[in-house]
Formats: sequence, structure tokens, C-alpha cells
Amino acid sequence: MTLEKSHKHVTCETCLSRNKSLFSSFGCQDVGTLDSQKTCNYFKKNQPLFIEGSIPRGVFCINEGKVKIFTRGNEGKEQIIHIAGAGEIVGFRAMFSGEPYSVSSTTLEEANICFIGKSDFLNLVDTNQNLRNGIMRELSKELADRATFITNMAQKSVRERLVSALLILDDIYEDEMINISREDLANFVGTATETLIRLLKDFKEEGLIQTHTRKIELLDREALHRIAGS
Amino acid sequence: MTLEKSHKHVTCETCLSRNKSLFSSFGCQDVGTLDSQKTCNYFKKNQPLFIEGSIPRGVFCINEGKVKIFTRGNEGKEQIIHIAGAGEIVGFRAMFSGEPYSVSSTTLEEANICFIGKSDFLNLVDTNQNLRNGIMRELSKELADRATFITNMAQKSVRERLVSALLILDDIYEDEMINISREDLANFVGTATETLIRLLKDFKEEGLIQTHTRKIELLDREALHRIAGS
DNA sequence: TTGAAAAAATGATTTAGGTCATACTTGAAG
DNA sequence: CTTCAAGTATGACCTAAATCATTTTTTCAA
Repeated sequence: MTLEKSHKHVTCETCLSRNKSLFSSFGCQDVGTLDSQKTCNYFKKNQPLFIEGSIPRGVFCINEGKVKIFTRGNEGKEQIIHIAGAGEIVGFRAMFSGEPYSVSSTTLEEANICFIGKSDFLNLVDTNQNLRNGIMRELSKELADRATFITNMAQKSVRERLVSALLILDDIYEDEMINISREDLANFVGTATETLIRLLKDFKEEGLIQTHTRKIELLDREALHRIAGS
Repeated sequence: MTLEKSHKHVTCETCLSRNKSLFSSFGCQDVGTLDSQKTCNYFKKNQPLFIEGSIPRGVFCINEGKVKIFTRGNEGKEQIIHIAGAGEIVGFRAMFSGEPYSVSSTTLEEANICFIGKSDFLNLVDTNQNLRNGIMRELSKELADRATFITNMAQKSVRERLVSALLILDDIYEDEMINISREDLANFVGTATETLIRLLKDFKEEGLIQTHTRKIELLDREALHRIAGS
């Protein structure tokens, strides 16, 4: 669980996370370029990568750990839009919009994250058609995801949304158990923390999940999928 | 209001809508190519451009009229994600995702809409860097818009969301009055039609808006902006 | 012009889920 | 170990907004 010092310096050539990323199609040469341009940083839990309104300077490539992407509503309340894990590249939308960040990003746990400067990244995009197509595909898919997100917020009950969220997180946390604060989970589902806790209790009583202090274990994925309905 | 027959054949060279579109940066030559590749079609009110789940064959460029972009929730209820007007190019996200349409699109009024086939469009994107950058910028901005949309759905009251929606529509309808069915408006705001109608009544009584049968006229934009809060 | 269907409007009732108040756990720092 | 703050949990209460039922208005085709 605890990241060792050795994790602080990854080389792209051997980075397992890279295989799952937009850089997976890179040839030897591009990987070399990438490796020489990136810097690698250790992040503590709850440390910001970037903040809404600030000027984008590059992209972040997650080697290990999870980060949340969120906006703040008028009263400053967080709405989590996405939770990113190893292999995801975070913050590349802002490279193209020509505007300040429209969202913020913060680590959910300690993490090891590489950084690639804006001009280096845009250079790669300009010269590498594979990467470019991958990015456009990614942007488009994410747009579709967010349309579904909006529809879920508008039409599903909190109970259904929580189930959807748990199933999404189950994918993101892969073999580990879901490990996220109740408050963050509530801000992802779009509900009050109290309501969320009550629903988790219901789910426990219904034998759908089990909790180990803050960690959540899904017991009956079949039933959960049925409840989520989509 | 009624589209004349002459509208059925537009040439890109003289198309006023093109100036507001992603094609605005095109030089003479590209405009010529575009013009020879596009076909121009008249659409009746409530006629679909494309439907969720079907295979994308090209993009639609709105010359005149408004269209809605929407998804359907589990019970088949529409959630309108976006309303597009003259100059907007609709359906280009699906050109890059390699997947079927994730949303549907239908005209809200009679419309004149040009069509550009997938391969022609992708060719333009590959060869024209301006267009490509414009598209990436557009995709990124839309992603930001949807993050805000999600946050609004999660945190704002129906009243606030309706005000936001009216202000958005006010921009889209430019000099005309907002002209959309109560049901569509409700599906955009993400509420029940009855609730929407009651709120419009409140707004009328508060002197914020005025209705002319189905058309909505904004009287006090200042106050409306204050209510929307963002 | 008229008649039927669609859309808009209003009323009555219910409830999901938010808010506020309070208590209990847990884990990190001394 | 203790301590204390942050996080988690539970209870009581309230209201925004959904739902269902009905009426009125508008639209548009015959």
C-alpha cells in the first residue's frame, strides 16, 4: 500500500501503467522522447494536481494511485466528475481549450504521477497521429460518458446512482477494495453524506455489500447491476 | 419563419452560418471542396437527424433551425443534453469514437441542414490543422460545459436550473423569442413538465418573463442572472 | 370552420432525500 | 498507550418536487 522510494523514478520503457494509457501505441523512439521529457513526482494523499481557474502547464500521467476530478458549485460544494487511476492521463483537455482549468484534481491516496510540459505534449500530439486519434477518441468517449452522467443525475434515484457509482469504482479499484471517504463518495453520487451512509447501511442489510471500516466490498455484483439498471 | 424552397440549396461560399462554425477558418479552396462534398436537406419539425445506437455516417451542419441532442434514460424518458442552432456542427463526436451514436438528435423546428460524409469529413480533419485544432478545442469546451451541467443537476434547485436553461436558450435563440415545448424544456432542465409550468407561472408573476402562448420572452435578464448565480 | 388530439395549466397528495443536531469510531500525532 | 480531531453513524424533522387526476387551451387536419 505504501509507495516505496523506488517508485519515485519510473522509466516509461518499463512502466506498466503506460500500457493501459494513451501512450500504449508509442514506438521505441517516442517512448524514449517521452521518458526524457517527463518528470516523476510523489504525491501525498489529498494533494492537488491542479486547481480550477489556474493556467494549465502540462499533463499528468498516473503511474500509481487514484485522483479525483471535480468542480465546485456555487456554495463551494464539490461535485466529483471522474475518478482516475493508473494509466490515465489527466488534464489534457485543458491543453486544447486555450482556457484555464475548468475542473480541479486532487489525489485520493498517495500517488506517483509523471508530468509532461504543455509544449512537449502538444508536440507529441502534432507529430504522432496515433496519439492524436487516441486523444480524440478519448475526448469523444468521455463526452458520451458525461451525457449518461447527466441523464442519471436527472432521472435516477440516489439509490440507483449509488449502485452505479459503486460499480464504476469497482472497475477503477480493480483487485483492491473500494477505498474512498464517505464524503467523496457522496460528492461523486451527488447526494448528502448522511443519505449516502444510510443507503450503504441498507445495502449491507440487504447483503449487497460489506464494509471494512472505510473500505467497501461488493458481495453481489449481479444484483447491483440489476439495481443500477444500465 | 417558414423556410422557403430557396433555402434548400445553400452554397458554403455564401453561407452565413458557416462563418460562425468550425469551418469559418477555411480558405477558398477548402470551402470549394466542402461545398462539392456536402448535400443540403430540408427537415420538418421533429424529424430525427440520427438515433442513439445507430452507425454514424457523417456530420450535420446546421444552416437554419434548431435541433436537440438527447439521451434516453432507463424508462425511455428524454434528457436533453444540448440544443444546437445555426452554424453548429452536430454529430462529429461520433466520427472519432469508433462507436455507434451515444445520443439522438431531432429537429425542434423546420430546419435546413447540410450533410458531410464520414470519409470526406475525416479527410478534411486530417489535412486541415485549423479545423483539427478547432475540433479539439470544441470537444474540450463541451467537456467543461458538461461538467458544469452535472454539477448544476446535482446541486442546484429546479428553479435555479430553469433560470440557467432560459439564459442558455436566450443565447441560442438570439434575436428570436425562445420557442420550445414545455415538455422539451422540462427535459432540458431535468424536471417534470408540471413543475416546469408552475415555475414559469411564478416567474411571470415576479415579472421576470412573459409568455406568448408557447414562446417565452425574458423581461429581466439582470435578475435572472442573479438567480442563476453562475 | 370545426372537432379531435396534443399541449398547457392547475389542484391535491405523497415522498425521497436534504438539513440540523448529536453521538459514536477511528487512526494519527504526541 | 492516550488524546483529539476528522470521519462515520443515527435520529428527528421538513420541504422541494414528483406523481396522479382533471380541466383548459391551442393546434392543425379535414
